[in-house]
Amino acid sequence: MLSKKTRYAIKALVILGKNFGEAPMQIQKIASEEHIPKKFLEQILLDLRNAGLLYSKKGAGGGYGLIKDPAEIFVVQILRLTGGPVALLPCVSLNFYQRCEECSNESTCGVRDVFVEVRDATLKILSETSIADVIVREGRLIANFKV
Amino acid sequence: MLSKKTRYAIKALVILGKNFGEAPMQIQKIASEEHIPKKFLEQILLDLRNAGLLYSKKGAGGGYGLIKDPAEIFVVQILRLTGGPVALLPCVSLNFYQRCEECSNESTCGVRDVFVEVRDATLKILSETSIADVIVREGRLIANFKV
DNA sequence: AATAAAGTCTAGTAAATCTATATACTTTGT
DNA sequence: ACAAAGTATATAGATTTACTAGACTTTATT
Repeated sequence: MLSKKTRYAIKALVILGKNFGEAPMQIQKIASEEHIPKKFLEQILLDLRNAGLLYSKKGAGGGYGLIKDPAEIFVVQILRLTGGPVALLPCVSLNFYQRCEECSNESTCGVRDVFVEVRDATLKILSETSIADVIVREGRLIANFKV
Repeated sequence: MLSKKTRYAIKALVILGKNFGEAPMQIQKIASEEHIPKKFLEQILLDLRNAGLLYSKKGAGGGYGLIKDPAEIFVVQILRLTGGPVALLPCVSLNFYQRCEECSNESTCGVRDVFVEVRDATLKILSETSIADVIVREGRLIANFKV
């Protein structure tokens, strides 16, 4: 499961993606629109800013905005930034690799082999899906929902 | 990430799969072969037994064995039995569904839509891969490793 | 210059979950 | 009778998660 941190980060970026090109958006506004605890969101947005995804502006009329085009921010990046694991086993993770202590020979482990396959399938989707794509999907869903 | 419980359960079933048809195998032996804490493994095997995957035999010469053929036990079952989530979001889980509290309209959520796709890709692999397949994979890896 | 509206930064904490261990009990084979 | 094995329940310790608090800094407006 993704952590709430990761979930909130994705949702915040989607909101900011919709706002791309406009004036910066306040934490408070994002928090109340997406029902995210404000103080928690502050930390998350700060992380995303420090990672170079967002700019921020202090003072009255300030807020956050995307630096990059929403079409160039991929969901997998957000998982990684917020510590969310893509792989289901530590020994299979590309960015957060750790040995499975109990495993005697990683290179011949059949279990590992299965989860490499799972990781690749997941990775394919998450690294091809951008924030812009998420917004497009949402648009389609709303259209279908209304029908 | 899978919990250690799930990891240990899969590994134990693989060992028992290799032993299928033979005399039951003792917890102690599985624990030491796979480097799993014995007491922890006891609980796990008990769960798997209560779920109908294993039989057990008490007393001297006792131990655990598979009830079903290893070709009929699928990895996805083990995840579910041991509480391991397949889905990355609670709102997307087939067996452990929960609303995302912050979400105002699940049916038009673009994020959810992406993770439905991820879930299906993962599920496809894990529900097509049996314990027997894991053993076959291991055999192949060992063969390649030796070359 | 004063004030208020924003973001920044560090620390702390309550609750949950995970991992493991302890202990006492039951069954079975020799 | 005794030892080998599983059964069952409880609980402890560690870690992580999800927040919360509070003091600080920057900027726009008046």
